[in-house]
Amino acid sequence: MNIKTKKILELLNKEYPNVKCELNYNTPFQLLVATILSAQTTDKKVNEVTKQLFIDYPTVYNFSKLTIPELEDKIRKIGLYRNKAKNILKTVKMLIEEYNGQVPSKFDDLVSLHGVGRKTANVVLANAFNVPTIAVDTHVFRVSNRIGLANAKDVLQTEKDLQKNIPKKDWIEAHHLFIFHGRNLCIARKPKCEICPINRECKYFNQAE
DNA sequence: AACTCGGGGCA
DNA sequence: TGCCCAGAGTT
Repeated sequence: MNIKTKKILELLNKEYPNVKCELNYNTPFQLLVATILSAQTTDKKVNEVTKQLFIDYPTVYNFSKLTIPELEDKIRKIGLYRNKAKNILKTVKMLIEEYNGQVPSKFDDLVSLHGVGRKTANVVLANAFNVPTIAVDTHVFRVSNRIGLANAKDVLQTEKDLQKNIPKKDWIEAHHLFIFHGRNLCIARKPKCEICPINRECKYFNQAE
């Protein structure tokens, strides 16, 4: 790890201490469902929906008793609810029929599930199974490419750049640091560069000067 | 690569 | 009112 990368992670860690996944879950299955639900919405809204949902339907077998319209009704207010309800119940069926009711801990198995792409699979691997990954969502993509830790136009290449530039033991933490930073300061439209703790290290800030 | 899904929070 | 949000599937 070069000195710049180390400095960036240190400063972000100081700015956002004890970062972790903010989705509401108690089991790998609940994390999987919450992460599928989190596409194109906020974790806050997902938590509002899952709070009661995971009390009434805590396990994959409880979910298997839900009909699509019933689940749609319970997650309606987060948006994109038709696709999400359909995908979640398809995935529930697959988990029971092909994975003995367990959430698989291999990337290839996870992405074969309905509604699960690279980002969701990596979030589950990192947070439920403690497997080192960097889940590249819109925040991680924007932040890491602005800083200069990645130099890519697509998610997959950004993932590779970050894996090359950041030591494996820091992957999960780096993911959460970039998420927090992307929501708080390094926002999409008008990033607050003037009060950013890593602006001295940032390619985007220094180019804009 | 472009298009679609989408209700709710916020300015 | 209009813009935006921890993406994924389809064409």
